[in-house]
Amino acid sequence: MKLSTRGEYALRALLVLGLNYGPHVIPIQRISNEQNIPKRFLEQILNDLKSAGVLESKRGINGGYRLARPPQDVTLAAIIRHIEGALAPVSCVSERFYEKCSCPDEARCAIRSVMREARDAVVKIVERVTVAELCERAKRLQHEPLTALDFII
Amino acid sequence: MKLSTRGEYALRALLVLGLNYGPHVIPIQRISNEQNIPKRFLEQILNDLKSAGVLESKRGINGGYRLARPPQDVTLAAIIRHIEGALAPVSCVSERFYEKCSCPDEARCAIRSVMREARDAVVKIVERVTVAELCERAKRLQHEPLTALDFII
DNA sequence: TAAAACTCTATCATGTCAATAGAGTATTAC
DNA sequence: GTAATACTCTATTGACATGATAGAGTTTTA
Repeated sequence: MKLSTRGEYALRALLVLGLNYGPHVIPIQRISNEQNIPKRFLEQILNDLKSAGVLESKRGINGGYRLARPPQDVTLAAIIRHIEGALAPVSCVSERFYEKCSCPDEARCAIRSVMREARDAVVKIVERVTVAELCERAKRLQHEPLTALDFII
Repeated sequence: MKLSTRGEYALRALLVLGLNYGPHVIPIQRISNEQNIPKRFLEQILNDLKSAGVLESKRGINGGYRLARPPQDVTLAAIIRHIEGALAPVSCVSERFYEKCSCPDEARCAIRSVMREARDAVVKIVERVTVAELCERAKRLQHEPLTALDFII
């Protein structure tokens, strides 16, 4: 799995919408400001997520976007698969985006067996983490002191 | 981590060179035939791996390539990092290809914490698997009957 | 000495990516 | 009512990566 800027922006927008989840709607401008994302580009992304049924929108003044479902029902896996496609490192081990590769014997391919392990490891993580979980982490990180690790970089 | 065709070809070539590891040298043509890889393209890739110190070559008739070091000393992680760059899904959690991202507070970013987990999971696998391990898997798969899973696809 | 194999650089077509742009439509505060 | 705000939709741009092909070598040895 490799996240493009587009995918990263999508997750960051979902985090904002998750943290402000409720009956009301959040304007694009605010998400753009809070997350430092080009507004016009964000428009495209949110629109895309709306077509996918992830978001709902309200037009006009005081319009904006909100999650179509509760944050705990939206997994990162679903979002990333929609924006980026396969989670697997090579498409011959992808469950939903499978494509035959050019190797001589796919069923007995050693590389494939390693890639399948990598795929499973990643899927296990992003399938378990929901937008709700993301929000909890965000809140936790907000209140906790920074760990030593964060200063290394 | 996402493998390009180039990276996949590299691994498949290394598998052939690992299985035939010894003092002698394997001609490009043979690797190209066995693995169904365009010869001229493979040339570029092997040349690149030679510059990186992974392979050695011998020119002229009966020339070809061989591993510069024993198969157990070459990890998939090293190869993939050289061909593809970062193993991490986003470069802000990459150890060797770190780049600052545009999010408001990197140290307290919830998305980043998830991505770090994904990175660690993948790195753990490809850092442990060497070309030697790849060869063992290949031999094992050769002699074992196919599992039920292989027929699903 | 000719054939096989590596070497190096250049080029190509195609596609993707991130971003920008323009011309709308809907809604509502006033 | 109407202007301002915000979403909607399509198109386009420039930059870059990718996968592959091409040409003109050089080296080695059977």
